[in-house]
Amino acid sequence: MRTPPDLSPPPSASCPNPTIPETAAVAPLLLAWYDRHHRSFPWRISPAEGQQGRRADPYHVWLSEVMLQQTTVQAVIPYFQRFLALWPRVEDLAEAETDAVMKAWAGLGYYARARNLKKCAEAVARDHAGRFPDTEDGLRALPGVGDYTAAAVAAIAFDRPSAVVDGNVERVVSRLFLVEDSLPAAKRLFRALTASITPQQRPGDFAQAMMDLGSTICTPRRPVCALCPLNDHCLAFRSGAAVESYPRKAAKKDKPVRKGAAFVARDQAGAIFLRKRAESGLLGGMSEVPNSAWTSRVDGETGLSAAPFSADWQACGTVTHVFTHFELQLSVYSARDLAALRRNDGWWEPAASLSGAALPTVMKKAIALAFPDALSP
DNA sequence: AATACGTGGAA
DNA sequence: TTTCCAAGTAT
Repeated sequence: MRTPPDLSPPPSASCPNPTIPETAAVAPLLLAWYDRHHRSFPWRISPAEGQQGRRADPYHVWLSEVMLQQTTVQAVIPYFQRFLALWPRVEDLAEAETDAVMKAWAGLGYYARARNLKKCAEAVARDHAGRFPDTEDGLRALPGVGDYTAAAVAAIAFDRPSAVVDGNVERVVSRLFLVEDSLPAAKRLFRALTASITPQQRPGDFAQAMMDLGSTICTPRRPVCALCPLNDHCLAFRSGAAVESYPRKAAKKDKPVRKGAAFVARDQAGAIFLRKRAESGLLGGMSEVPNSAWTSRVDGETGLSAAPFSADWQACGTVTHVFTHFELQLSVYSARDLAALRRNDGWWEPAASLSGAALPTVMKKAIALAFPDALSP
């Protein structure tokens, strides 16, 4: 029997129902469910293969986990396939041009992930002879690898019994233990509770099973408790609580609106004038069309006077784009048939390569509004 | 602890 | 239409 985790506060403090789930029963039930209902993804091996001693490739697991941070599986799969085709091994990624990595990541969002992905690949190639560290602590020290990713790679690729806590797991655990504490303040409690049900055997399958359960059965809105392998042990379900109201979360802040102007210039050959953004911060390291500052101030300059150079700018309309912490209303201006004069603040991206450029979605929207055919491949 | 950091799909 | 949010990390 395992030592009970150090819970602070203990589960009874946050559970109106004093009953503690029979934690030892959870993992076997969940693993049996996973054997039958696991999902297949390009970065996974099947549980049958796993029980024959095979392990998923740590490079594949790491790459998928970084891509999956705050990102849906559906969005990730084509990117994962392209990255593996371009860079089959971590050493290949380490030797890649950073700009090529940014181009391949374009559209996936949270671009600091791509910058850190490259740094991490370099660290693994240079400091670890191309082998990922096989412990949670070793992984945690890599760029872009936080608590979750370190635990996930350690469990899935190296069979370590680490507590893998992502949004799915938080949801499952909050219901299983009827946790009244709110996120994100209760992160520590969720980690301890997850550790209390994580098995020594098949910890990687257990982690993936928790995530599959969370995304198919124990869903945010309409959980399908009748089909849940853990329903007999779930305090939320057994107590008749509103299961979908867990986990408790802190109230969200509202999104301010910012405004700006973007300038899409095209030359006689169809090339578009682009610039490179600063390496850090919003859309860091990505390409852009010239644009004004994005401001919430009513007296901010969001019109023609922010143009990068003089031209016959025509107003095309407005693009609305929602970022994590603000909404952007971008006034778009276009100019056509310009002479492709050499400038030191950017370059003319040829029409043929524009769709493959390192353009974040908001910039593609602006270009598409100005020249609807510009991004056609 | 609180905030910055993208995007697109589902209800 | 609006809201929520999906396998988080860095600072």
